Amino acid sequence: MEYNAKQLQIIEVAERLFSQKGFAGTSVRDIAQEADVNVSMISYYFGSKEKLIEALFQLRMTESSTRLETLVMTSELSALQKFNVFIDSVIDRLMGNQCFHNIMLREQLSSERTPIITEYIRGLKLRNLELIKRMIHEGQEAGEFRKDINVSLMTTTLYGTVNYAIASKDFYKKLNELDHLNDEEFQQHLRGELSHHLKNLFKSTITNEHHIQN
Amino acid sequence: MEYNAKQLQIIEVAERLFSQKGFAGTSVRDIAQEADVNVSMISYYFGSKEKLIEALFQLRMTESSTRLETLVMTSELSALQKFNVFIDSVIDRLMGNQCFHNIMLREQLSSERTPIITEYIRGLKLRNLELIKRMIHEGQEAGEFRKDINVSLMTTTLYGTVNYAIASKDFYKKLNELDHLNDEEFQQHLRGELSHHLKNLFKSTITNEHHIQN
DNA sequence: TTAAAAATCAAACGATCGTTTGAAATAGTT
DNA sequence: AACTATTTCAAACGATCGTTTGATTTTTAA
Repeated sequence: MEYNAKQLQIIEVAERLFSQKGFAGTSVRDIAQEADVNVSMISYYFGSKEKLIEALFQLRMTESSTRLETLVMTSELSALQKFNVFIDSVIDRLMGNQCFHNIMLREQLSSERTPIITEYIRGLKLRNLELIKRMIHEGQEAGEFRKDINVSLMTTTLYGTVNYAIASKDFYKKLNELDHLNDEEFQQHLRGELSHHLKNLFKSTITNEHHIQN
Repeated sequence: MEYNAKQLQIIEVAERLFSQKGFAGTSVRDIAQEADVNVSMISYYFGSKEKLIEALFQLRMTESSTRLETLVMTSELSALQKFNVFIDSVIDRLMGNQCFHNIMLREQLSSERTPIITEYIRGLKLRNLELIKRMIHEGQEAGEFRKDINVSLMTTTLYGTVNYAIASKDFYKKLNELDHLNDEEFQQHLRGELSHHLKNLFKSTITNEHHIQN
């Protein structure tokens, strides 16, 4: 399925508003007004408000990252280096698509999701988990990683930390007195902090390396 | 402010429905029907739907845990032991009040919150962060903890992991083939796994201990 | 027992919801 | 140019939203 400019405009406005106000909290008239189209165009193009959010998911989900998969699976990096690349890619993906990932997180909290969206999310999570499992296994085979790693919970920590950091970013910004930074600068700052924090956190836990007391 | 039985009934039903379907996705008629009261009782008792969710926040927020604070600050436990107690208390608090914490997480994702709710959340986060900071500082003074700990992000990882684990628990349950467990058993299982996972994760990162290769 | 206060209810209020309609405007094709 | 197909629009549809009303019942207090 491919969309024309007007359809994409509607989808992008809907993405932002769903993220800010939730699906139920956003009216089709809100979307139509901000997208500068007539209200009836939403039903005309997508069938319904429900189908609109499904179209959004279908669009964002199929923006696949095979690039990352092949990099992670075929390159000459060490297992830990690959894992660190993956951490950065998760940070970039979530922070670069905050609106969509806000919506996705909200949908996970809800018990009222469409089967279609549930399946989209489930498929994405399965693919991510499989990729991580292969990375961990590779590191274990090479003797780099410990044998007793709970991959499920490690993944939960990775996505949970980034998601919660984004959800709490305003709090974090005021707390650390970063008001002097503009949005772009602050986002970059947060990415760097998260990257450093998560790499440190996991390195201590998954590798067999000795700690050197500092 | 104290509430009679009927008011508490309304608040509790509202808490469950807001958690399942979101604030905007829940109608006052939904709440009235499930709480077995007339629709007008909600306005009659609380003034409005908006005031109802504020009453919910006020009620849940004032269920304070000074018990934990005094335990953590005055007991004879080591810094790491205190921190582990705190980890368990976070897991218990979030898993024992999943409905309310779902609502709170959703409110954090939203850009449409009431100033009152925003302030409730901000105050809670500040108090939690201060408690953690004191614990970490105590451990650093005693030489138990490293000096270069990012308390903000550590807290983000703690709450982010537990929140995301709860949001993903259905996925986690199917993935690990735990369908044979009933709800109560599964919750206990998840608590234990989270506890072990988080304690391990942080111990490696915050303490000065040497790792022994296993 | 009686009067005041509180609680409950069905019904209705105006507003807004998602969606449809049918005509008008525009674009595309021959 | 003429015809078809697509897009756009104001208006209206019935449904549901949060809230209010005003009468009625129940509880409380004197």
